[in-house]
Amino acid sequence: MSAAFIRKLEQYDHLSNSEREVLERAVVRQRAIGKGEELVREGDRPSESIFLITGFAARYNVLRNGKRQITALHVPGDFVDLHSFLVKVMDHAVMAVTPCTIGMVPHEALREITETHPHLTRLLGVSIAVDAAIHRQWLVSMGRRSALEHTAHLLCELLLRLRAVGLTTDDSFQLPLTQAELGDTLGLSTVHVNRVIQELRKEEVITWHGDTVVIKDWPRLQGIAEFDPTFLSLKAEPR
Amino acid sequence: MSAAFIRKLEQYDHLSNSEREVLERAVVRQRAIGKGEELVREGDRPSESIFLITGFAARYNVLRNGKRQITALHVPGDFVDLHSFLVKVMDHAVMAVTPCTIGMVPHEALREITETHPHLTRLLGVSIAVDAAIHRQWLVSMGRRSALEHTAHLLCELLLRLRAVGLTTDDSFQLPLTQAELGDTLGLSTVHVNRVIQELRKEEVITWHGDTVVIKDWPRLQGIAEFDPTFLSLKAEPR
DNA sequence: CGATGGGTTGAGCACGATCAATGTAGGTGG
DNA sequence: CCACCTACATTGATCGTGCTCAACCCATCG
Repeated sequence: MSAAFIRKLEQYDHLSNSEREVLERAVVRQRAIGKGEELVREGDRPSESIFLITGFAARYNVLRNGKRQITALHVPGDFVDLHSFLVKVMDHAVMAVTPCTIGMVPHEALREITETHPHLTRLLGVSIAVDAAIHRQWLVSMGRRSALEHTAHLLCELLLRLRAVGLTTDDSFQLPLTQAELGDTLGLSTVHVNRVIQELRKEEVITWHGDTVVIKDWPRLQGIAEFDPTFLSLKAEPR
Repeated sequence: MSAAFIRKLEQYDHLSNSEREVLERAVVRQRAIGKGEELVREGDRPSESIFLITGFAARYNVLRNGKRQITALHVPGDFVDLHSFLVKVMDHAVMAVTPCTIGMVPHEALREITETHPHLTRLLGVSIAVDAAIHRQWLVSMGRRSALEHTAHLLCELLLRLRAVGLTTDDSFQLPLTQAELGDTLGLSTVHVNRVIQELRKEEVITWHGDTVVIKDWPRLQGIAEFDPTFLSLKAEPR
């Protein structure tokens, strides 16, 4: 039930049996969340961190003029707000993009882990640091990649992240985001997202009907995006 | 000599004397770095983390076509690559924007801290998490703020960050970045950065000669940027 | 002095935004 | 079963922010 939770950290380094047990105990309860509901609100001071078991979630900020920017996409196995344990007050909200099931981990349990399980603590730190690394890649995409390159880069990232949690079949995956949500993720208008996707289809790099994305030409997609997977730290090693 | 190092963490929570001593001992040596030199290179696997004592540094990525995106600006008191302790291989480089003096903290010492000083470990985690929070604000600026708003937001952020380490006098500070570097930070062209700055001057929101930035109308600058300082976590509290 | 590293200005252009309409598939109620 | 509704995808036309290219200016320094 907290299998995804454990699998996530095992991506970074091997866990001992006792570490796995500690993690099992840390998840106090599960909840089902409806599509579009907010998991956390801006300004909250959560006393629990949220771990995503199934479904997709997004962190975002909204400006006065109504413009929204999604700053992170979360897939099953991700900590959605592990940082709230350290940073205390939320400067952004988190929304369920699809119906989700989540696990709650009390900050108290996380604190306990930092007091007694240094290795586990470091792996939680890795999770936060990889999050930041993804943010940096998004910054590069936003600032210096064209809309096409940016979109290609996001698709590369999602393929690898979803593959890491077993949610791909070959080079295809389910991406339950509307083009409007994609626009808010990429910093583009809905219309332009549509045109970029059509371009990728026309070039026979991908296929995309409904929620199903198929990468037809991975080398070329990676080439367009200038994608280097290093930032995802997907190799397990001693930490 | 590692006063800045300590001051930095004291922003997040109070430190005990023994914690201060541990930090003092963690900095093994200091180095002077010339302007424009790389502190860390992409692909490196550093065995020490770098702490900035004086000067400005920038993390950045360069694309094949030569475009560069700066993903973080570091001011005295910042850890430049604390995350390299957890993430192992650098997916970006770090450059000295001005001559810098840096302190080196061996990963071994950081590891030791995680094994024996949980509270200090959490504060190091806060530093990584705040870094990520800054990245998220930059994402919002890149994706959904105009060039003017984005620039204003960066100036607001820098004023507060520099004030936190005592590098402001009233509402002014030294910002030793060329307009080209600013462009690579904001994701804009040099020419457009120049025009945006002129706009801010014309509106009498700021003054900017050479390296000296003066915020003449803080409320208005903050208003333009829609700036909310929450993400900087500048209030000390138990963590 | 001339060279170098910024900062500033102007003209034209392009990428992506905006506005508005149309298409389409599923889902609901009469 | 069809009429309608809703959510989302698609298309076209026009507009504007910010880019590019190319000068030119100015201060500093050798």
